[in-house]
Amino acid sequence: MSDGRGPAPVRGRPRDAGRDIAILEATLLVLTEVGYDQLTIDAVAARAGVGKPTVYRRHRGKAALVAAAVEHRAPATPPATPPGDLRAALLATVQWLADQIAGQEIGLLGALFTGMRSDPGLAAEMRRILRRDEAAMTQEPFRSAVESGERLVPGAAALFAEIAPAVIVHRLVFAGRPCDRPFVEHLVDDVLLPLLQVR
Amino acid sequence: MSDGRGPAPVRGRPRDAGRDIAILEATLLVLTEVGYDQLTIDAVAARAGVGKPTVYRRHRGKAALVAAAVEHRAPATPPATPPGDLRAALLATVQWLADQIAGQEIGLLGALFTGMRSDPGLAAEMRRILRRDEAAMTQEPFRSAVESGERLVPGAAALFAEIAPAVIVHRLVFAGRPCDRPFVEHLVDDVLLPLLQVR
DNA sequence: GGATTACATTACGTGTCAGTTTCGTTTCGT
DNA sequence: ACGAAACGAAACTGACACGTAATGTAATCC
Repeated sequence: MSDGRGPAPVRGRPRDAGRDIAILEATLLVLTEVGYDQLTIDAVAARAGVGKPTVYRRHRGKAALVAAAVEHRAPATPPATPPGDLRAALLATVQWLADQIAGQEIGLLGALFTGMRSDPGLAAEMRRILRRDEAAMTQEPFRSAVESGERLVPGAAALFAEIAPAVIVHRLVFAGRPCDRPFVEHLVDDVLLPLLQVR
Repeated sequence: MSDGRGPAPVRGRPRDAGRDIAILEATLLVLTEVGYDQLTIDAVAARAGVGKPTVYRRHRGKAALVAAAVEHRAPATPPATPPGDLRAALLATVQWLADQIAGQEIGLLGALFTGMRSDPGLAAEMRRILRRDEAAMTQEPFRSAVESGERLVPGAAALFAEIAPAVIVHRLVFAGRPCDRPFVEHLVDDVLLPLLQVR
């Protein structure tokens, strides 16, 4: 029951797959809005337009529900970058990444922070998902860059994935300041380009 | 009452200053152990060896208590670094910084993540304290480095303070992996030194 | 000594939320 | 048509923690 389907019930009214999705998406919404601890099953059910037993029929509890919702989350795909201009590609990717993190990932990070203490399994699951998403988000501009003959240090994609999200999250949470245009340019020009380009 | 003393009561039994401190330190302990939401006044009182009313006599509630505790926290001082060897100084400072963050600051960051939603004032307060502490933690090795004629880019200290804690936190929370020796060397050799040294 | 306040202990009222159950209704397979 | 299961609404139980109050004792000033 931890992810949905129980043993196939052949008789009786079948489950509504639409409600499956509505529950998971409502969970993601509430999770990013109020965080893991403040998330209540009632709020999720209300947001999904669904009764509370309908939620419990599909998920064992809060931790399993959140894990399923995060699992269900499709990573957004970064914008295509014009080949041949590494700086422009980095600027676009970093700005988009910052918007994604500010809009969604911060809430998931908060859930990771707090949920991990009470449920190590949930923490491991969320780390897996977040790594998957961040990998998808960060390895895009380098495929085209390498193809167009850009001279990059070995492991440039890994270095980018290690630094860019870290500095973005740090600025958002720590300083509480937005990742506006000047910050993005600073990050690209003063940190990323000097590190990634072969000199 | 939000930070302790009420209007000076001249008559009657005076408050025990030792209990003031015990409460604040117990709050920090519990906070870093279980996070903001899981922190209960009962747990703090028990840990401080104090009755619950004694806590409420000094602090209006959970948010004020946590704010006072974080305010009370003294930033640890980084180890003195031998002059003349920038790499050794960075290695020592980064390792120490990572230990500090893993041991204490992670818990405060979690509190910041979750408490910020319910109490923006608390969030601002904690940002101020954490910035103060990180500044104290990160600007140490550069005083001696500049004195010993090391050639650093302008704003090297600010860049270090922006990147090192960010990458450390990212590794701890995201990857859930420790900041061991190989990681510290990687951070210093592949990121910090190339960025900070004038080439 | 007497008034006054701090203190620990204990108990209490309140509110919230998790998770379950009941009930009447609806939707499917057979 | 009939049985089985999903559904919404609502009520319910049990934890749990916040914040307050009552009681008796200890410390301090006047």
